[in-house]
Amino acid sequence: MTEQKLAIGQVAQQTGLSVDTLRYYEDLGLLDPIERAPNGHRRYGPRDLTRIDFLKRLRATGMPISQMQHYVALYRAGDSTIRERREMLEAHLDSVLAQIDMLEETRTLLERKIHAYLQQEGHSP
Amino acid sequence: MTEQKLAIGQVAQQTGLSVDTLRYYEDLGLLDPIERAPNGHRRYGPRDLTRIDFLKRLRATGMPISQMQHYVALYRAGDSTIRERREMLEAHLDSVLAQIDMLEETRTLLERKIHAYLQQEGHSP
DNA sequence: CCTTGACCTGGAGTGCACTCCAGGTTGTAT
DNA sequence: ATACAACCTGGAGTGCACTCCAGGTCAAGG
Repeated sequence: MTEQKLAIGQVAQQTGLSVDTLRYYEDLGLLDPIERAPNGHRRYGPRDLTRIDFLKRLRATGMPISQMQHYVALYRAGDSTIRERREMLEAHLDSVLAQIDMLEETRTLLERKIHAYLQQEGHSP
Repeated sequence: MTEQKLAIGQVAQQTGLSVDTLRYYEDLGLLDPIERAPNGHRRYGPRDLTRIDFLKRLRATGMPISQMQHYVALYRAGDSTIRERREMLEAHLDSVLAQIDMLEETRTLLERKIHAYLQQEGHSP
């Protein structure tokens, strides 16, 4: 019962991406062409899942798809692109840190406003 | 020279929103109708700027415009909506915290990957 | 048998948040 | 006087990232 090749629906469930999105990402070249079962159905292996997780994270933190495509293209091109890949990740890290800052500031603002509202609710509930 | 009413271009500069976006937000009711100079040009007061800053933060942290419209509508409706406004802000705060978590995880992942790449660059620079 | 559900393809459609444009007025600088 | 920049309106257009659809194949269950 310990399957290691998953159907697209199962991958969708596990990753939270939709079936459509998984095929879409493959079309865009973000995923390598997925292995097929004899009936033509996709079978995702562990490495595909790892890739999907990474991509999901990049998207969730605001990297545009075009950049992810570039990154994957570099990855495919081999070791000579390591430096550029690192630089891309560094740039994205900067963006992630900036987002964290913005979110932390907003967090404080929201907490203050919520607190103020709670005060007002206390005065005339 | 200490003006307190600003033209739309100045507001755009200060806030980082575009002139178009400022008019767009006003159309959507996110901003109250902006005061006009005799020539019909908008003059933004300090309260408008405060509002814009708040809206900007909500957007930057992922609140959809439709929700911001709802919040502003509640605000206009007066004190009886304080509770619902607080609940909205609490919900958004939850989302902000979740985003921070995701970003922190991704930050760690990126730092690890960058580190690994630096290692590899060290071996055959 | 035959229905059901998960999968397939290629291509069209959607929602969001802007962004741009045409055509026009006004106030300031040369 | 005139050129120029900044503003105005209403409406059309854009880019992104999906999401949906029609029409079809295939395997298992009743």
